[in-house]
Amino acid sequence: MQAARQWKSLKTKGFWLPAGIAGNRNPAGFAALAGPERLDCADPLPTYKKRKSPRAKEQERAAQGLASVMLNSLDIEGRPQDTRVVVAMSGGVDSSVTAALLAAEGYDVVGVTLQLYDHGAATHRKGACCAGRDIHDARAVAERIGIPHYVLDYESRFKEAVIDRFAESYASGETPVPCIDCNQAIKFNDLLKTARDLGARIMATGHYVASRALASGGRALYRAREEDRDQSYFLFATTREQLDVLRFPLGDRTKAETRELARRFGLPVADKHDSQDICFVPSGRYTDIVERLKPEAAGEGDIVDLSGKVLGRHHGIIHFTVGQRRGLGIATGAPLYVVRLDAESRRVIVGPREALQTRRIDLRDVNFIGDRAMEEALAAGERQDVFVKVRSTRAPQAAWLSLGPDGFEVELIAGEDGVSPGQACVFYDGPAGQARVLGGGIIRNAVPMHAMPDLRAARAPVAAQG
RNA sequence: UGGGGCGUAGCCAAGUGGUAAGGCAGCGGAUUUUGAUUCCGCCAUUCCCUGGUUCGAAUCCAGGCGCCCCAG
Repeated sequence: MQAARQWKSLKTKGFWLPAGIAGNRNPAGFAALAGPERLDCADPLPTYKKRKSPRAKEQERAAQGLASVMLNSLDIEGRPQDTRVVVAMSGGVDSSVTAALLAAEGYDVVGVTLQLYDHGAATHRKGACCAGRDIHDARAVAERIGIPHYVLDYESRFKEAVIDRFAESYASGETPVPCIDCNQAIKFNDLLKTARDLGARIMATGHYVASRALASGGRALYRAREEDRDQSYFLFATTREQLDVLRFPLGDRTKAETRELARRFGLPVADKHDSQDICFVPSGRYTDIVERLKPEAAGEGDIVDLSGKVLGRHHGIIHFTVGQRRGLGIATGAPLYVVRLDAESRRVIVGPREALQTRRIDLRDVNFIGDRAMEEALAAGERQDVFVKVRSTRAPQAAWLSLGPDGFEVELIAGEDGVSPGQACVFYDGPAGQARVLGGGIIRNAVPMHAMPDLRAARAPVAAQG
């Protein structure tokens, strides 16, 4: 009842069309698949019944008695064809291959694509041609691999949970990571509920991150096999409950392998370029959106040095982030970097590179997905050895994690330059390889290094684990 | 209007007769599923103006113009 109402509250923008039209042929690897099924989109949930082709029934019989209690490749009891999996399909290569892989294994795959924003509307009468490009691609892939596909309108939800928060964060002098909000609030919350409503036991995405079952029960998250592709930074807020039903089939594959698979599956997105930048910023200038949503935050202000001396003016703190060098327009002998943003006074505080060194970080919104023992130790006041990433593109580095009077604190042994409030600090159990993700938090405050003692001697570099 | 100093790209600045270093800023690109950082490339046919000396002048000479300092 509840589920049905939720379903109906979602505007369904479109649905899958039977594969085979337009001359599509099943690619290699799909021979064993049941024929395409059609979903009636007008009322998909209550009436959804997978009609089996004669061939599928035959396979079912052949598999009878086999592995009825064995776990399948998704660590779920039951045969793949009895396991419904919703795949979040963005229209890119990664999620497309994820769907194709699971479909090829015989899973009952349902593709779902979220319409999160409308580029045509965002750019005002300009980009009409590109508005639904990714959605179109996702649908074409679903058609190609013969799975049902839904497009769901999440625009208002996305605006409130991701875009508005993004603008507010900048207005308050922080630098947000919208991808983290999107994963947590939209994909792993709203979409996950929808997946359950669709009868799925599992939801899969194309993230490069590995998830494995623990002997003790539950699941653990690990960095991707290809370290350069690892997306765990954007997924630290995933809860244990979410991990139980999420799967990331690409975590142990390289991007090159993914592309090769896309070609082998004959996916129309095989050569599509990787997405980058913020998905909802079509112009490439995030400040356009912030200024539109928070015009009052776009006010001018002073650029001052560490001693408070005014060096110049700026057109709004939303144009800057800690560690930023370009865009200040101030020519001194040496380069200047943004050291801090003060939203109250609208001041941008700048200084030399050395002033960016950060030693201590205060966190909020902390999530733990490691062993419970660590949380207990922290609660008991014990300091924990961890490795942390303060930005997605750098290797985890040695740090101490502890619970202070105002929340969790991280001390970076070697320090790091340009740590900005609003960014994430993600915990790992090792500095390299497929380290386990222990959790993480949002950076509330970053304390400059020169205000603190040297810690390096206190903890020698630790040899790489696993 | 006595003395001294200085005028080289948006800013700072090297270069004192041989055909315009460098830094900062800016612009462009690479990298990057956040913002940054980083890296690479571009950026003065011309040295305040005018004339002169010289094979050759940003560099020497003369005269202007402008700015700064000291003295009045």
